[in-house]
Amino acid sequence: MKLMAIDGNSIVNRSFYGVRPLTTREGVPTNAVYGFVTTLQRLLDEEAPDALCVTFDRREPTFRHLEYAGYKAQRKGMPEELAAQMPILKEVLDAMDIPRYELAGYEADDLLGTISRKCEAKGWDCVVVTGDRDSLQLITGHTKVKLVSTRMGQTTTKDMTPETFREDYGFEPIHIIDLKALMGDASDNIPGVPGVGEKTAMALVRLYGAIDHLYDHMPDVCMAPNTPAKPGVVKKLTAGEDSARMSRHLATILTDAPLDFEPEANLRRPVKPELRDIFLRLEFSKLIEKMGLDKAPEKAPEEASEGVCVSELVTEASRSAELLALWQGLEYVSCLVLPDLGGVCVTWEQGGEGHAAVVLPTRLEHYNQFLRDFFAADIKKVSHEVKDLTRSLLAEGLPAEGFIFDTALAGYLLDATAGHYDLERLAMSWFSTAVPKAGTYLSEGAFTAMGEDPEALGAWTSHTVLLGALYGAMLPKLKETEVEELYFTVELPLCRVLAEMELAGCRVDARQLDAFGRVLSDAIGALEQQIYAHAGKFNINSPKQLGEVLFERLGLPHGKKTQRGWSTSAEVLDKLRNQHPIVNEVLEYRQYTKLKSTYVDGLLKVLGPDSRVRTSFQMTVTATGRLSSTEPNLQNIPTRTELGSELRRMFVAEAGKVLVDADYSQIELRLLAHISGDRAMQEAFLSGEDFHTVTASHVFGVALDQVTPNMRRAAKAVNFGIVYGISAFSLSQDLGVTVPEAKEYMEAYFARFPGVKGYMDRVVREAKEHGYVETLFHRRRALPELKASNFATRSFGERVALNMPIQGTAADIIKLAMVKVFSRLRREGLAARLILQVHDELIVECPEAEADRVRTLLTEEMEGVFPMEVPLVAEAHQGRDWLSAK
DNA sequence: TGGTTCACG
DNA sequence: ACGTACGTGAACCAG
Repeated sequence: MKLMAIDGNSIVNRSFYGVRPLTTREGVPTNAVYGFVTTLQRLLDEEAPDALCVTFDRREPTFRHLEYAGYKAQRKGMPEELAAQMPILKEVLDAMDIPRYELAGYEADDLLGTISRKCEAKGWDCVVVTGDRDSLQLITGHTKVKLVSTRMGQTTTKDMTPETFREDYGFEPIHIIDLKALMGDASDNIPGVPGVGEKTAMALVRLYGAIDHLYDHMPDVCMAPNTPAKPGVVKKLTAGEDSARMSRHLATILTDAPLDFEPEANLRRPVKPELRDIFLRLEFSKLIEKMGLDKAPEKAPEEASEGVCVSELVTEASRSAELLALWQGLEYVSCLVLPDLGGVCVTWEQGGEGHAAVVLPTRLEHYNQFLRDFFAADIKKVSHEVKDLTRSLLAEGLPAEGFIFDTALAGYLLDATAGHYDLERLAMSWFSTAVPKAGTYLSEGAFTAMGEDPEALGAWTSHTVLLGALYGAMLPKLKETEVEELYFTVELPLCRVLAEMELAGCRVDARQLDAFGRVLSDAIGALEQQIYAHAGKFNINSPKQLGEVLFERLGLPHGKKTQRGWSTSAEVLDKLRNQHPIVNEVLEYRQYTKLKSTYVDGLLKVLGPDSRVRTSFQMTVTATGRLSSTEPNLQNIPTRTELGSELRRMFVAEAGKVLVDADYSQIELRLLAHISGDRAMQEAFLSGEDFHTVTASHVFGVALDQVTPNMRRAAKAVNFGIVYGISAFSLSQDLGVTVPEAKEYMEAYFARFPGVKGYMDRVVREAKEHGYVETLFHRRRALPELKASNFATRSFGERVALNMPIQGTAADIIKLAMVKVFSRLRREGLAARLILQVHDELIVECPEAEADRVRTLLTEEMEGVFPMEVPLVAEAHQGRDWLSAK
């Protein structure tokens, strides 16, 4: 029989520091509990023990320490976020029916020691799980120690048996206490022998074992042969004998704590049903799934569709007409549409009763007419992912009007860092309810001419009902957080704008692209041969193999960075350009293969039959409010190098049309000047001179015409650094100067622009106070990182606090501009169509004859979005292709 | 699946 | 002393 005894404090601590901060919607920290449970699952998989228990420390000092007068009861108090999780963890363990042991005056260690000996006495094997190496002294033929470490969310374990221990340490496990007696342990307040460190202590223990034995041989103690014999070791040992003996006592784990313990009482038992409720409360939906807790057939599906009293399948034209008329009179209905308009589920409330209707193309003769009427403006609809639905409708030439709410979009505005906004997750986070999986009704064949799957019907209607509930809960929250206006005047109208942009797509000159691809292929082939000539055949695309070739076979000085081998990034290789011809060849090879595989091949792969590419804009991805673009990503088409920018020549207007490209000039820095209220910076913009040059003249205290290119470069780097949340170190890296120099630049900058400094201090302070930052339009980003005790995490939070209001406000502004441009193009009856957005840039395709008007219209709308202390400036150009329109 | 690298604002 | 810019997506490799 095998029992696993877990050091609760050790594992929960490691989880707390090793797992990224997690909280529930209400801000209750949960990362340590989450880490503990996942670690536990892994341990159970690995060891499959017959019995299981967890030990905890009581927080008062223990007997072992009280005997030692020098002990200062200064064990660091737990951080508040961890302390708050301890009772939750204990609740979870109780729900899992796992015994836990704690005893006043004894450490978790002592309990583990006692438990392991009691197991052995009964002939059981014992696995002690801890992150604490002290426990290695407990290793015997029947007790092994599993050392756990959690780094960056990854948990690794190492089994320590008598054999592996001897390999690592070169002596018997029990002598860990003698090692500690000599070298001490600062983290445990064990003094050891002053002047004896790890090396000396290891050597002595290997030779003598127990310190009693060592002191028996005084003063003729000698060191191991290959250990540098330090003079005075004997003297130090003699002087520190009392301390050594006392330290040994402190390091010895008790094995006879008065603990009422029988191994049999810890046999594994099934979890209690409460566990699911606790996990729901903690929002551990993934764990519920993983542990199979969602299979509890009890309530989930019924409960979620409880509100539905009347559910019907619409088959008669007369009934559909009746319903349409009814819905027109309602405040709103909820609707969820199957992909490719393959069916519509509508739910509504009437007379305090819930109703649901399902309309399927297989069951209703004039289905298309139904769609036409249902998606007209006079039926107010709450739906989910309105942009995608709008695109499907418009693609079929159907109306797409009357959308008054999008639950996914609202979920995003209320918590932009959640990442996913599918209905299962929204139900979980808003109502702590598990709803059936969407997969059941999205699966092929759930609704066919042969019949409908009742389970799928139930899931579908329950999700649609959920939309109404979410609307009711989210709307007040939008008001409360002041994002209501942004939501209804920007985000929701933007759905239509983006849907039309996605449908329009952008024409690509396939023949030219193909030709460019062949040029690249030839160059790549030639470079490949040259590289192989230097180093033999290998996979140049594999950073691992490339690293081996460059830094081992060719012996080039490896840069610094590593993780799994040496870094071969362009930054590192650039410094080696002159060392070996292969370096340049690799850099060129990288550039060409990137262009070929990501852009040429990538674009050809998604080219439509009409020679247009259609990206999809994601509205709920970024933490700052920006859009993102996928399949293909048209927001990262090359521009910075000459060769790369050739690709922009391939994006063309169709015959008789041109592209108009309008971009904001320095929008983020203008926003910084506006938001910070710094007069000097505002005047720098108002002067009409080049902004980075003006900044440089201020920072370096020279006249405008005395600013050298290097000074301008430095000023520009600081300007960008400010926007990103600067640090002297990164600035020095960027500029290739020393850290103190970078610091000087920053100080000079802040002295000249005190308003900026004030803004930076203020925004971080307020972020810490409120737990979030926001844009001028009140778009919010929560920042739990600011409460982290980990320095790096907290610093990251501070940089984000500085950057988000600026990047986010810029995002708000261009989104609003898009809505305005879209409606004005339509109002003025122009054939011009918005086709792309690249963060601070809008691209319109229009008949040549409209180009002049469109240019004016774009700059007017973009600049006029909202008045600031510093004017917003947008510049528009036109051309046959994207490159010449820039 | 996560790590690297590199394209963009 | 800590480990560094902010925000993305795609291709590729390795485990």
